[in-house]
Amino acid sequence: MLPEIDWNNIVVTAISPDLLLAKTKRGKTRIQQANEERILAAALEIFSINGFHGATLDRIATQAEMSKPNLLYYYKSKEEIHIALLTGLLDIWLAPLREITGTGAPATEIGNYISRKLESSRKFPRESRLFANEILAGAEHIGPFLQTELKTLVDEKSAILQGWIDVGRIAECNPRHILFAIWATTQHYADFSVQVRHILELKPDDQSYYKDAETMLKTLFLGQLITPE
Amino acid sequence: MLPEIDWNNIVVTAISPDLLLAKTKRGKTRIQQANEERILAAALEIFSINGFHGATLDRIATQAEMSKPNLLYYYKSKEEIHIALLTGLLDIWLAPLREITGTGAPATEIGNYISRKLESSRKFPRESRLFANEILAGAEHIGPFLQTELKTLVDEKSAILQGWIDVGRIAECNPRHILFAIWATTQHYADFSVQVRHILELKPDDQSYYKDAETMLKTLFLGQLITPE
DNA sequence: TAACATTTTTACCGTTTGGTCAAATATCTT
DNA sequence: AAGATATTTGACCAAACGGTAAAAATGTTA
Repeated sequence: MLPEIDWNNIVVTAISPDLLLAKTKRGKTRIQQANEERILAAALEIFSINGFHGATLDRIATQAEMSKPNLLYYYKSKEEIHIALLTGLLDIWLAPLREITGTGAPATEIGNYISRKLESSRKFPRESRLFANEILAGAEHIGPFLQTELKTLVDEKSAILQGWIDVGRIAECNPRHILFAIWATTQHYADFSVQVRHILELKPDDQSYYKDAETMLKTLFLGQLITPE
Repeated sequence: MLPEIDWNNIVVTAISPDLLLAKTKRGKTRIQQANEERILAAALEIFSINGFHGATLDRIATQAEMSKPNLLYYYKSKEEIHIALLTGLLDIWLAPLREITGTGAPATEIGNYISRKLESSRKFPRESRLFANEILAGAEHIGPFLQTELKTLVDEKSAILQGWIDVGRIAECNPRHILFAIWATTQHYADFSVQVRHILELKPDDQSYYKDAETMLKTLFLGQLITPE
């Protein structure tokens, strides 16, 4: 998500001739960089719809407007493309969670987290579906990430929620389940968009329902959905 | 879910000889009935983990302890098995929703619906994952169902919720999104169980988290999660 | 432009996959 | 037991699949 430096446009005059080659610092040529991006974009499209097994190298190659052997020149195997995609995805997944600081009021912090997650679903539905597919399939590739990076971050943010529970600002419950509920409701709009659209009678590219979704979810999580008797 | 009558054990003496054959009313022999069940059970196991494309007839056949040609004797194609599974699944999916009547208080009706959906996730996680896989993949096979049967039922139940909104017992919002939120949160525990287990540090067969989930979800939907300032 | 490195393509390979077929076997009815 | 029907199996097939090898084409550097 960070703006990448285009190393090719940087003029270097007084250092090792290696850097004068059409290569980036990591040793990637312009063509390499461009083609890898095209491949990942194409693979995301195909993988997110059909899942790992449903995607074929031929279809990814076609989508990337590239021959299959050429595609395999950049990524040695289908699995390598998949892993590259998933790895690049994790930051998108974690970013909204990282922003929870605990400095604001519970309602504000949680409300904003919902907004960020919902925005993420709206902007990156294919990434969300790819992630969902991977978890559904048993998380073979990102299992280690779940156990380490994600778990650590969840533990950290759960502690913040627990602090609020301890002082009575949030009801007694396992704070991790609050996070589950936020993930579930927000990701639902990306992962189950087909179902959502069918029920709301919307066209494939209509994203208008995200406004209603945000209204409802904030009302729900801020405790104002059902009026007490 | 209803206990089925074993037509083979019913002695019929004075009617058409056809019924004396080892066939059920629908023209199925005992072996047919038993094998079709074995195939569907095996296919559910394989499909729900690997998705439609990830599953192979060989693996399903092995799981069903049956040769592949024998399997294809009962179902003409892989797709036919898949459709048979999905069709059988829809009742499980719809049953909890059908029970919403609107006679009780909003909090009671919604609370009970959450309980039923959560119980369904706990009892039928593979069915839930199969459904999720199908939606993620674009709902090619159950698209018609979403547009007709499900949509009709959702419209019906949304009207009940809208009635409560109209009299101020539920906050102003699109009632369909309330249903989405309930589906998302409850199904999450089946579909994303791998992630849930990793974060809660539970073993593959530990279902203890369902109690915490129910507590949290009911608190959430009954508006008592976050204490107002 | 010559030499070198990178990129792309053509042709191909072994394996896996969904599915067929005819023959063999088991089961049921009379 | 005989005949009919239902079930099971082994051998097989064409297509699709992931992936390879080597040459051809293109780009880059000196």
